[in-house]
Amino acid sequence: MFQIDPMSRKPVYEQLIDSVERYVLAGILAEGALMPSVRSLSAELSVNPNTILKAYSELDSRKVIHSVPGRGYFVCDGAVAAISGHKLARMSELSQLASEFAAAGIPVDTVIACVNEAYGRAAHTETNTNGRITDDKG
Amino acid sequence: MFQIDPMSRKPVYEQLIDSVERYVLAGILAEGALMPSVRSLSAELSVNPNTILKAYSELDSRKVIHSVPGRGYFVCDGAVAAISGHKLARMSELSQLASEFAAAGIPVDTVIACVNEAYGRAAHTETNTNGRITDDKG
Amino acid sequence: MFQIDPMSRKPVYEQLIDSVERYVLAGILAEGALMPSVRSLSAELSVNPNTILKAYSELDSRKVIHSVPGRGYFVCDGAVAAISGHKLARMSELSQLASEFAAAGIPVDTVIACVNEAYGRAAHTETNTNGRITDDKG
Amino acid sequence: MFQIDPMSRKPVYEQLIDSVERYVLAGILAEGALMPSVRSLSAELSVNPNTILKAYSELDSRKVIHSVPGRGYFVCDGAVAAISGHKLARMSELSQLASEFAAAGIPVDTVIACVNEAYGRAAHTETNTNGRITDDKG
DNA sequence: GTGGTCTAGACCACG
DNA sequence: GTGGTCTAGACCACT
Repeated sequence: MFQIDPMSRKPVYEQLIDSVERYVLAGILAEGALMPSVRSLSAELSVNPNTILKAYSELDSRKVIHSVPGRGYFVCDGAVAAISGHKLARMSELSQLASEFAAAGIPVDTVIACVNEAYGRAAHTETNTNGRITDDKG
Repeated sequence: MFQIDPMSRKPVYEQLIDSVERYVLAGILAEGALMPSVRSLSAELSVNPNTILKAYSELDSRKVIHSVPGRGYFVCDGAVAAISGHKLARMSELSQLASEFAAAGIPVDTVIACVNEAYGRAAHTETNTNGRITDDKG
Repeated sequence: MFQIDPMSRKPVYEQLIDSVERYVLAGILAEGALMPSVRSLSAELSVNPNTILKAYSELDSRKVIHSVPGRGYFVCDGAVAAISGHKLARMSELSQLASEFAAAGIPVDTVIACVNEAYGRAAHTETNTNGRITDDKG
Repeated sequence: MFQIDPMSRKPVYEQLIDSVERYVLAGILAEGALMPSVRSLSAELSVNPNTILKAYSELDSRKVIHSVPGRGYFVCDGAVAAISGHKLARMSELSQLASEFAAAGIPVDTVIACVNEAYGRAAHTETNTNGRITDDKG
């Protein structure tokens, strides 16, 4: 669970955040589910526990997961909506990127084809409704 | 010339690189033109000369400008093509962003509208053929 | 590891680049290996950390090593090929040198003998498969 | 006479030195000939007089030309031999380049072919015995 | 601990 | 005046 590439230039904690959000969006981690413990994830991914904690804390502040002292971290109700909202806020990054391509004389069709291709790939990797991870809070 | 925001999270030298490339693409800095000297830009932008030098060096390695020791930096012949090529290589970033939006359930139309809007804005800021900065290399 | 001559006219950072590339080509630094940290090399060679960093950054842009912030620099997969390609691009320097010798009336046999001698010396300093430096990226 | 490329990264004074030596080797500047004055060359090449002077001084120390106060600079007797000797001393540069290519796994044939090609080109640009510039010292 | 950015200033080569 | 190398030290982000 949660693949991390330690050779990537992207910080490990960001990779972990992305990975968790992807799992939640895909329904693999259902709202209300119990997250793996910091220590177990640390061992499984060979990653420093502080790094796991940093990712969890960030996800906590994003209202994607929340900590229950002594019990662990749980996926928030409304986590999917929170993530979608967060992504929408990043639309400006795409806008700026597109502006750069426009200024560089790259045809708009090239960019749109790229977007469509990304959506096409995503359609194949459809949400997996089975294999869901759930966990009653009690 | 070349606005820098020292409070931005983006490194100053990267802001400068982007700014220079934008000016070259817009034709404001013509190929062959003499760049502002490291020291003068340093004074004008209130930025350490080494920071300017770092930006210029990176642009040098990208074949956008080249140094002539004792004379200054000049915009390379083929600078526009070099920049376009460099941008094209970054298309994967846009692809990945789009994939994230797809996974978040953001409709493809929203993304494409965003791209089109960016291209629309760019069309208004057309290349300025007047006010060009040139330098007959002497 | 990595001898530097501070009195040489060749910049320290270039000496370091050459030294690293030589070690990689010789197989002493295997692809994937962890490079000495900037600070430790700085201490060992009595060279300012920024100078080490400059060399490492240049090697990074040449795809010979790559940085993983917080972890260190690693030798790239394909580093040997990258170095060879880079050297091949410098063949023009040899060509120009040979032209000068030709113009100076130095017989071609003298030059070719010199080349052969260089290759003969290299053959003796064969790749050392033992004593290799590796690092399992963990 | 004496082409200079102000956009080259090679210092102008070195370009001038090379150019003069090439002319002497080609017999276009005969031993004993009067060199162009510093001021006239400066004007003709659009180069700072100090730069011309620096080149002439270096050529003086190499025994290629010598100054006669109040008269100008003259090509030394034995200038051709001096230049050839100087080039021969630079054979080590070629040797080191060849060593690098050897270490990079570039086949020796590639290097030798490059040398032969350079000599072939030089053979076509044979010494021009006509059009010689001479000047009796008195 | 790791790398990365930025500042400040000295010194050199080139023009 | 120009760029280029090197040193020194502060401060930040990531692990």
